[in-house]
Amino acid sequence: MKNALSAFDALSQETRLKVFRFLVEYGPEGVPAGTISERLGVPHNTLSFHLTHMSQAGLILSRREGRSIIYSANFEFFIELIQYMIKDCCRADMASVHLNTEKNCRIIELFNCCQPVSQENAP
Amino acid sequence: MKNALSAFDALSQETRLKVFRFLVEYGPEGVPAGTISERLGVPHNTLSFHLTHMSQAGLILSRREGRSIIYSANFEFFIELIQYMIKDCCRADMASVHLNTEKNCRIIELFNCCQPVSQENAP
DNA sequence: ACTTTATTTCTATTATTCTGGACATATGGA
DNA sequence: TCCATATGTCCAGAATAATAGAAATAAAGT
Repeated sequence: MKNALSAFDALSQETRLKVFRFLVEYGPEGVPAGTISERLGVPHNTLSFHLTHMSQAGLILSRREGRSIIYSANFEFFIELIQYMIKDCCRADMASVHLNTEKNCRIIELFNCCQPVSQENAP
Repeated sequence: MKNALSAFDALSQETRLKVFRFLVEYGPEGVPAGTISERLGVPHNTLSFHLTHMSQAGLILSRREGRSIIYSANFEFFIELIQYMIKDCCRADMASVHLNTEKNCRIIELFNCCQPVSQENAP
């Protein structure tokens, strides 16, 4: 739960969510801090603060390459966050996760999506 | 994105995440505010602050029943949040969502889960 | 060794969020 | 109408988070 809390915290701030979505675009190769700063118009020191925050939460990864530091989205972690949400924050009759080793993927089923179940009292 | 931000914000605080998980247990029928307060050991006014926060984010629903106010997890909203994460915060080669109208559910596939792709530099 | 570029750390200030006491409102029963 | 119960609102203090200027580090070229 600690992990989930800090992940949600990392995603709950506008600049950080934008950074994460930006990193997702770039995929596993990642992008240097300077490019993020420039493209999103966030001062380099402010950005550094947020990148550290996101790194500590596990949401992003970094590596040095020359004088640049390359940041990338941590897809594994993000997918595990989604899995946590399904397993610990949903119900068996609403959602289920199972592994398909042949396709090498997790399959999540979210039930009753097409005809939403009204939870309000009827008018 | 505004919705996602406030949803993550609602889930990023320990008391609120606990409340949400507690509400999930009780399912769509929900549970009165007093019971949450008592079971989680949170003073009623502090709890009220967090419940308002979560309601405004759309994460939970409420209805009056006698003198109690019954809160319940908003499963529809939560599932849409998960869908947003997949569609807007992941990549087509990492995850995909499709509808299955026969089974009346959404199916999400998360790829490369069994043999995680290392994004760190090799030691 | 010096300079430039890329990024982080330090620091102080400002802004936001959390908390719980005291008070207010709403409902149902005597 | 008065009382008890259930919950929400107001408020002020405490805690935490965000911002950006200035200084520090790290790498690469000259």
